[in-house]
Amino acid sequence: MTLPKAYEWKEHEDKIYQSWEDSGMFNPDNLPDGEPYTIALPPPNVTGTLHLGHAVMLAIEDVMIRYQRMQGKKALWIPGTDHAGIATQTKVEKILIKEGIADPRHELGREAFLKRVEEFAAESHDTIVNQAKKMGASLDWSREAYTFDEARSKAVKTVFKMMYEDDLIYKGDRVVNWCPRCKSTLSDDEVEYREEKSKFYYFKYGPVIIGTARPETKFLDKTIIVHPADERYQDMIGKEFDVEWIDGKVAANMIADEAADKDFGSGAMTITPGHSMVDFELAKKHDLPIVKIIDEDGNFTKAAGEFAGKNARESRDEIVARLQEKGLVDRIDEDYVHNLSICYRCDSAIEPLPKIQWFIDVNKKFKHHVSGKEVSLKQLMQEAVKSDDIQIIPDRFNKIYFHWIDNLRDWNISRQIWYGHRVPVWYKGDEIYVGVEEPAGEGWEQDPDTLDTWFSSGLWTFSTLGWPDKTEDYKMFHPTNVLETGYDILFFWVARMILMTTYAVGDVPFKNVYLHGLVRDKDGRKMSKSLDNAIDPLDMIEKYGTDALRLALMVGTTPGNDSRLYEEKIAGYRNFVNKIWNVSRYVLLQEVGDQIKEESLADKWIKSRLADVINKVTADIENYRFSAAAELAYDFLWHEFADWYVEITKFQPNPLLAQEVLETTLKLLHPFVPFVTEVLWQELGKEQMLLISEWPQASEIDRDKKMEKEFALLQDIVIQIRNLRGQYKISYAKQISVYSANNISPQVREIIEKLCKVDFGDKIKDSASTEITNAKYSLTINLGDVIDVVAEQKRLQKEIDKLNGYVIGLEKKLGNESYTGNAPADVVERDKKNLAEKKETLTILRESFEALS
RNA sequence: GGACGAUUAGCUCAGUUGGCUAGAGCGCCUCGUUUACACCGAGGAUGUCGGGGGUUCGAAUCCCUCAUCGUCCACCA
Repeated sequence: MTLPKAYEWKEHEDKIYQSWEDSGMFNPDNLPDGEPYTIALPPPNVTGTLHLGHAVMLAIEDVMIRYQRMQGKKALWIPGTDHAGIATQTKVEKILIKEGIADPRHELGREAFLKRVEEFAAESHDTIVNQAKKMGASLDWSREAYTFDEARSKAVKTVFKMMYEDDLIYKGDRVVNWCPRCKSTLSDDEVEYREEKSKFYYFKYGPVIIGTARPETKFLDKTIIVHPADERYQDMIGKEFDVEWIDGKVAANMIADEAADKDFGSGAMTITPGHSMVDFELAKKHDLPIVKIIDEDGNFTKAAGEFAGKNARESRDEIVARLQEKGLVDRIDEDYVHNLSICYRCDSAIEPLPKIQWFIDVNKKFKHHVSGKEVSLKQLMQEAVKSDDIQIIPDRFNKIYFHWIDNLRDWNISRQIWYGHRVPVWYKGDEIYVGVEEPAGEGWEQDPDTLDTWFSSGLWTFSTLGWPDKTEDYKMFHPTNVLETGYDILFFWVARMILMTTYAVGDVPFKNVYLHGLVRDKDGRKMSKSLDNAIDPLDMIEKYGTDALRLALMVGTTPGNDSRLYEEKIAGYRNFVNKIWNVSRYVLLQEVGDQIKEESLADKWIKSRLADVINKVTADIENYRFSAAAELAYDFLWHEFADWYVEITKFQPNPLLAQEVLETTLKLLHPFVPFVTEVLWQELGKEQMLLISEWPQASEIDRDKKMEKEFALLQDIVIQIRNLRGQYKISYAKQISVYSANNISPQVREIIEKLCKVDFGDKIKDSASTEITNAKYSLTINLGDVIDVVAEQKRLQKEIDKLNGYVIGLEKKLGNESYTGNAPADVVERDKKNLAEKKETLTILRESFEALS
C-alpha cells in the first residue's frame, strides 16, 4: 500500500462523512447501551448560508459529541433550523424588491407571499444541511427539526394555551417598539442602539424651557415634570398654565417626579406618554391620558390637527419653523449626541407607539403545574441558575444574566409579520377561544398576528424531543447536557429557553451553558459584508480541509472571548494535519512482527508520556478546555511522538508499539480532526470505525515519572550537542567524537550517536574540547580544529556571568529564613537541589574556560 | 451612568487552585534534502507579563488605583 506524500482531504472528506452517515452511528438508537448525552444544536436561521460563527459552533459541539460517543454514551446531537420570522421575511422582501416588486406584501398578498418565503426557507435549509455535513458534524439527521414544522407548532400552541390559562399571557395596550419598515412590533431585546449626532431643541413652554430631540412628538404634551427637590420650580408644582404651543393654546400643569434630572437642560421636561417607553411608565404612574399622535406608517394621526396625515419625522423642520414664528424657540444645540433606537434586523429607526399586543407577564405569581409553588417567571429563571441546576461557562456571564432578569419587562410576543406561528387565539363576536386545535363551528376568526420567533425557539430542547407527548426520546434525552452557543444570544435565546422550559416542563432545558466568543478578522473587526472581510467557511474547507479549519477555530480560544481568524492560522493547522498523515504513513510502512521484544528506554518513555497525555486531554475535554486539549494532543503527536520516538525507532525499532501509540493518539485527536484520523484508522486496517472506538484510558500507574525524568536528561544532552553544532557551525556531515567518563548504556549511547551524529571514543587531550553536562550525563566533546578559541572564551564568560547572577540570587533566597520557614518543604528542597546543580555547572564552565587559556 | 472583558515575544494567543529561570503557533535569523513529511528537520534571537501601589517567603495570577481598547446593559426628555 502506498499513501501519497501529502494528505489529500478532497479525496476523503465527503466519502468519510457518507460512510459515517451510512453506519447509522450518529443515531443513538444504534449505539450500545449507555448513559444518554444530549446536545440540541442551536438552529441556524433559514436566511441563507452558514458563516464562521456557525462553523465554530459546529466544531465545538462536534468535539463534545464525538468525545462522549467514544466514552460509550448514547450521544445525541439534534439538528434543526429556525424559521426566524422577521429575519427570513426581511430577507425575502429584499430579494423581491430587487426583483422589481416594490411592495411585496401588498402586491402578493399573505398566501402568495408566504409561499415565496417558504421556497426560500427550503432552499436555505438545504444549503445549511450541506454545510453542516461539510464541517463533519455528527448530527443525527433522522431527528431533524424545524421551529415551524408540525410537531413544533403543536408545542408552541400547547405552551401558549398553558400560559394563557395561567394568566401569564395577556393582551395589553401599551407603548411598544414599532419598526415602520418591518411593520411589526419588536421585543425590547430586539431593539439596538446607534449613536447619532442630531439637533437638540430648547423651547419656551409656558413658564419653563423644555428640551427635546423630537419636537414632532410634542403636539399634545401638557404635563411638565420637574424634580421634587428642584428649587427653581418649587412654587410652580401642582399649578396649571395656559401655554401657547404648536397648534394654539394648551392647558398644561406641572408635577414633581424624581424621574426628572435637575442637571439636564433646564431641569424641566414635558412628557409624551404615547411615544416614549419611559414617559409611558410615568404617565401610568400619574394617571395621565395616553394619546397616539403617530401611526404605524410614521404619519401623524388626527390628534395632530392640521398636520394629520403628514410623515412625522419629515415634518420636524416645519414644526420647528412654526415654533420659531411664534417666538418659542429658545435655542438649538447642533451637536447633540444621543442613542437612536433601531431595529436589529433592518436598522430602521424604531417608533415607540401605543398598540394592543400580546404579552407574557414575567412578574406575576402563579401556581406552577409541576412544583405546585407560587412563583413568577422571573423567579423561575433566577432559581434555575442560582441553584446551580444550570452552570454557565464562563461563570462571569451569571452576573450578566441576573442583571438582564432584573431589568426585564413584560415580553411582547406578538408580531405583525406573516412568517411565523399564528397566535392560537380565535374570536367570534365577544367570544374568545384559545387552543391547540382550531375551534369547532362557524364564524371563528383567528388573530392575525404571529408569535415572536424566540417563543418557538425557546421550546427547542423539549419540542425537538416530541413534547408535549411523553415520548421515549423526551424521557431519555431531556434535559440536555450542554447548550453551546455564542454569548451574543444569551438573552434572546438562552434566557428564553430557561424561562419556557422551567415553566412548561418544570425542569431545566440543559445542565450546562457553554458560551463561545465571536469570530473576528485579523484586525479584530467584526466580519461583515459591508467591510468585505468575511471569510466563507466553505472556501477555507476547499483550500485547507475541514480538519484544519476546525482546529483554527478552536485552538487558541477561550470560552466567552472573541477570537481572530485568518488564513495563515488555518494553513498552520493544515500543516499539522499533514504531519499526522505523514507520521502515520511512516508507521504504516513498518512491518509489524509478532515477536515480543524487550522494551527500550524510548519505548518506556513514550508509553509513559502517552499515559500522561491521555489523562490530561481527557480532563481538559471534561472541563470544557477544548483548546488546551487539542494543543496537548498536537504537541504530543508532533514534538514527542514524531520528533523523538519515531526518530529513535529508526534504529531501535518497535513497530508494534509505534502502531499502538499511533492508534491511541488518533483516538485522542479524533474529536478535533475527525476526517484525517478516520482515514488513517481505516488504513491501519481497523474493521470498526474510529467514530465509535473506545476512548483511551490511563491511570497514574501507567506513568513512569522516573523514566520521563531520565529521558528528559537524555534529550537535554542531545540538544546541547546539537547546539554546539549550531554555535560552531559544524555540519552534520562531520562526525564529532565524544568521551564520557561515566558508564553509558549501549542503548543510550546509540541514541546520542545517531541523533547527534557523534562517535564515542577515548578521552581526547585537546584544549578545544568542551564539557557538556547535566544531572546525569557528563560528556567531553572534541571540537577538533573547528573552534575559535577567543570567541568561545567570550561565550563562556557570558554564560558564567549569567549563571553566577542566578546562583547568587538563589543563595540569597535560600538564606532568607522567612522563605525557608514558610514555603512548602518540597519547594525549598527543589530550590536547594537546583542550586547545587547550578553550582556544579558553574564549576564545569569555569574549568572549560581555564582549559582554553 | 453601570457592569464585564482585554492589555504577556514583531503578529495571533495560551497560561486551571499564587510556586521550577513565563509558553505555543506564525514570522524572523543560521544550518540542513539523513530511506514519513520542505505543508519538513536541527538550532537561535526577541518579554521591566499596560503603568503605579499593596498583600505574601513568593504575584502574569489575589487586592486597590490609573490608562488605553473593546463589549453588553441602562439611558437625559
